[in-house]
Amino acid sequence: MTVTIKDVARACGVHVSTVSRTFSAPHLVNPATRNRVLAAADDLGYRPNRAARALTTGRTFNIGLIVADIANPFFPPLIKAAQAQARGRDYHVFVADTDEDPRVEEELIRTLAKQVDGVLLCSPRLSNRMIERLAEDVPFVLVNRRIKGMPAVLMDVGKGARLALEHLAGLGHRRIALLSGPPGSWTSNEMQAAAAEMPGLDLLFFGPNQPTESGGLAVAPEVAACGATGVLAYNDLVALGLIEGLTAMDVEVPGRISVIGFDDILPGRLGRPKLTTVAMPAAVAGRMAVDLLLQSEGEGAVINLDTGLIVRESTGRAQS
Amino acid sequence: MTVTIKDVARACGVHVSTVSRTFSAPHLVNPATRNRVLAAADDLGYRPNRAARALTTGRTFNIGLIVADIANPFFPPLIKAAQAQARGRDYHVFVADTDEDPRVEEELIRTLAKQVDGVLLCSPRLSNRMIERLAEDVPFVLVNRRIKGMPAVLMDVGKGARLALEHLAGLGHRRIALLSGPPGSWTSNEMQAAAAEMPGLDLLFFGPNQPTESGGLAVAPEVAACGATGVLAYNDLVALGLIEGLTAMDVEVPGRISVIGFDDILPGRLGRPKLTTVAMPAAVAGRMAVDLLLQSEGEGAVINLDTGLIVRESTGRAQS
DNA sequence: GTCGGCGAGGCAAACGGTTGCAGAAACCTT
DNA sequence: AAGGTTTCTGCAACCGTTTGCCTCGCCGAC
Repeated sequence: MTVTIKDVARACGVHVSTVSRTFSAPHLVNPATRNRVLAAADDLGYRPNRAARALTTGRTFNIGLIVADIANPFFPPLIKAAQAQARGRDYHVFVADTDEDPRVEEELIRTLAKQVDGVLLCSPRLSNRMIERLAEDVPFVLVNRRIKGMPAVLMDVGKGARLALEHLAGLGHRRIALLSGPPGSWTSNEMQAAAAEMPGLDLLFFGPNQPTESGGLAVAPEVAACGATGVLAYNDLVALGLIEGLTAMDVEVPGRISVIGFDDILPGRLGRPKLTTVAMPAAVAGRMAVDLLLQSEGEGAVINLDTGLIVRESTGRAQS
Repeated sequence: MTVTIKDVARACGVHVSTVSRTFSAPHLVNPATRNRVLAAADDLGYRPNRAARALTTGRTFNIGLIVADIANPFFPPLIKAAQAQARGRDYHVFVADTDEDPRVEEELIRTLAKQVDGVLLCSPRLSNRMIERLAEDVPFVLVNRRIKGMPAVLMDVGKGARLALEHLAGLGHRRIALLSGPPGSWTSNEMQAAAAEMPGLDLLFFGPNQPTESGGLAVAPEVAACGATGVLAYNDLVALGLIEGLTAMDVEVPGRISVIGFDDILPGRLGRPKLTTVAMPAAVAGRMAVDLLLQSEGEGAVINLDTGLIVRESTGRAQS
């Protein structure tokens, strides 16, 4: 049914190896022959079978992309960019969603390992030790996670947090709530670490929180009660959920409490109040992570991407 | 390096075919032997090589999932559900984003065809004829597209549109703008067809529009100028963009214009005003589409999913 | 002339499994 | 006890490509 290298070979009276070479090492075959083969192949609608190719070469031309939650608007731009970049290099992408569950994440990596040439691990929830162990099975590139000796694309979360807190401080806020994310999150740790070093602030830590609107909704009462006038949330979803919750309790944002998120996802850019947030270069990260993975040279390269604060409507002066 | 069926065979003194059978046809091998094999396999950390398996069986245990734009919040829940369902059946999912470009879509299908057992085509932009032609290469299940003889999962867009328009009519709106989507969109056609049959309304059609906020933003001036007091938008993104644009022009929503979207995506549920919209069962569709694809019986089955109107804050009484 | 070198293309063995066929052993029947 | 089943396992071909090796013919150099 499907047309193979053999059919092409027969069609133009050469051996299969010649056809094979026409595609995988064109310079080894005489231009005249090559053209005949190409013509025949095109004619028959031949497409190389990647599974067969993978079997001999050991390269699948597939890469895995593992994220905690596709439905979190932070990831789609990253995925999209990674996929586009991969496609340009003739690779396909397996996208897998772990549902924020480290066990699922591990199993996914294990089953994917043999089927891909490498895996992009985005904001993993697995422990460093486990990741190192799995790295023996398949090359990784980490996104937003730092492990010594492993290639990674990082976003400068620490800087983002500092900018955000300085912005709050500049507006006169002193008592500030920090909503952390899920356990195992590198970005969450970075945020906390950066915040802890900021002088002159009265920091209140809440967490771990689910990295979704419901997570934000859930802490809203605590936040309202703790006396903080400024909040830095783990991500925009949490921030939006929080605002939702606060508004429902008639706590005005930014009137009584200023809120800053992280990621600069679409929902934060629409509606009222528009979210003040730290922009994360997700698309760039996706692109670079793919490049890092495919140029296996550069080994333990680590790329650091800049972040910036985007001031919109969810922050304002502290009431005295 | 990697452990194969041979290693396992050697490790427990049986022929490779026995090992193969313990995994692909366990009932054909003696329980005692089977256990020995299983133990050895587990011990060595053996995992069957899917590429090799695909070569002989012709089944890859992969499925393709093609969407117009991953970054449109409508799709991630669908993708997530499809992926989870597939994983439960031991399948992996290739997700591909076409950037709303039919040519990319076609090329993607072509290259994916040999590598997957079937493809979920979500809201395709390709022509019916082209889809039918590509269907010769690989089994499809369509999502939100109806082509005779092809299995599909449909959402009742017509009903959604009717509910939305009735709601507007009930609030006293008579002059209503309909913002259609991209060319080639089935849902857009369904909406228009349903709307055209509604009696007693003064319908204004605008389109095609980009199915994103910028699409909505772009038509805002026209909508504001056309005298309509109610709007039904192609999707929530368009609706949100429109509201954004109208608000910027000091046209109040729902004060002066009521807006209804489609999809019930996350951004519409947050912020102000919360969007009145038609809920689309995306996750269910993803799940069912996978099932439909994998149980190849049921051939040209078509599944129809219900939709419903969710009234929130972006609609209100018409001013007299 | 002979020889070395080179370019082109054929041959066949892999890659890691699956599967139809066949033989052996065990388990009935009568 | 012989014959017929059934159950289990080995054998080997095959899936579609790649690739190391070999051959063949041709060219230029000496």
